[in-house]
Amino acid sequence: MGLKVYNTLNGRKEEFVPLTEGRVKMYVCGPTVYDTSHIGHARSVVVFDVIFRWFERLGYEVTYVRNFTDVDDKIIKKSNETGEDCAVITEKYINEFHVEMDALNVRRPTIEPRATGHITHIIDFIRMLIEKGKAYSVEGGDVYFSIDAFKEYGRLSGRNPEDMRAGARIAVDEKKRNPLDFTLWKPAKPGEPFWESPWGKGRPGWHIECSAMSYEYLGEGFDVHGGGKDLIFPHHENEIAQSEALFGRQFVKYWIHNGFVDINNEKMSKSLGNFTMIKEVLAKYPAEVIRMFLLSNHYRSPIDYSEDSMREISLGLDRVYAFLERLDQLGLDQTGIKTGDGHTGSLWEEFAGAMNDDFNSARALACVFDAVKKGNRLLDEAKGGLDEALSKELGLMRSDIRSLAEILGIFLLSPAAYFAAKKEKGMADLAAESGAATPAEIEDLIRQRAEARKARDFKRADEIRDQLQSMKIVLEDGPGGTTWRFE
RNA sequence: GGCGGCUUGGCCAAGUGGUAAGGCGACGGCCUGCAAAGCCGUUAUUCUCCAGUUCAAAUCUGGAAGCCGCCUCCA
Repeated sequence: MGLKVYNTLNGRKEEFVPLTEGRVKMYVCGPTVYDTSHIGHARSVVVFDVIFRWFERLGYEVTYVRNFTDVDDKIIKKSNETGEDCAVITEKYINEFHVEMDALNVRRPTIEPRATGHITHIIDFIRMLIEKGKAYSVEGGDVYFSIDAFKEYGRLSGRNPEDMRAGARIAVDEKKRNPLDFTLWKPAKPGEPFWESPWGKGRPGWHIECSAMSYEYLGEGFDVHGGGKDLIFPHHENEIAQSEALFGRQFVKYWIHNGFVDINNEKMSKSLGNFTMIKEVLAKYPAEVIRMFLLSNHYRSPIDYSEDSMREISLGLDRVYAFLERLDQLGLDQTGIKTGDGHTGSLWEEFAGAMNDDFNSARALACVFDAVKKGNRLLDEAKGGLDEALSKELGLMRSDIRSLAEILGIFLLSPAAYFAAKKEKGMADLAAESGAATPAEIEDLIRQRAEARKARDFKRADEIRDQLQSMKIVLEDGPGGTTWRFE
């Protein structure tokens, strides 16, 4: 069963066949580094991180390029506001981006080029476009791409240039031959960063960097190009125009676009004041919960961020780790079945089926929950007496979860470490409140309760349990004694 | 105005023309001193509505309603 990918270009799922057998070249639009990244950036990055991992898992040699836009009007504006040099600003936000994406367990792409590192490539690209009659420079130092020189313009976004011209929401610029023509190079105003070019001191327009850098690292045409849905028009439409006009061949075979993150069912926007930054979310929830949340819906659908949805995800994650802990306690780690030794079970088959169906991580997670339920049932029925067949089945399940954890980038901790971290977080929260209790005090209360239970003083035992409950501590009495955790 | 998308149980949500995954919640049961956790069972005769194609439709076609996104910086 092969991989199927939804291609924005044709509006349907297509069998994935790379241009060169065994190789995948992908380019994803990264952030413009002028501000802190929000949860929407995180979604795009995490989604393409999983896509990247899945391509590799399928055996492809993947070259993954994700750029930083580090020259842009918004950066200049920020610089004017803060008095900081543009380079200082971009460096700051690139570092921040890396720190946050590392926290979300995102693998670094093969190459992370910056626009400012490729100005000569960009200038060369523009010059070639002019030579081919696809672009023109005007007095004052602007260079525009000529829409009329590219008859396929509008294919990706399903737009018709005639209609758009009639739409008249584009400010008319007298210097443009066609109002839809877009900027390739713009002259620098005094005080703005600039580079020398055949058209005078200036800087590149937004769209050209992706065409120039993808050409530099991936060639004239490549397999996959991704980004948020909002980039379809005009950004990706313009990239196609630039690259295909110059090289006369298909730029990208598969276009992949992720949906938005809404906040409490509203679009994130500056006017609503609901821009939710990654660092805020990281302060509230474990990174693993955030990553699982971002993968809990299909990547093309919108996903709604709210307290409720995060709580649900968190409960689900607990459930998976609780199952893994049960397996650990039975010593199933030592069954001899190791991740990646070629043995896979039915869970892996189902998981792979979901991932091959347009990277359906939502369905993939459902497969995991199915397996957890099935595994728990087997463990209950066995009541500790595992025969060989059963331990093999559970061991296979465990190794399948390990394997898929490498793709999703979640379920990677040891259950003990996961619950320990959760306890630590709970203790920290508790300490922040007035009625703080230390672990020793908690253990002491549990011991007192055990004694009360032994003496069949259940009233006293329940009082202690209620007291702990008020601190969000839940007790679990098992055959091996009482354990506790935070809600 | 142009283009695109969405509408599936109380909530979230996956759905490949073959008879509705999964999660959260709720209720009943097993277990427990009682709980918790875990397990079992119940919770959509039906997928916004109307028509059509088909042996068969949540899935395909046409129409209606509602919601949303893009067209301006945007992941």
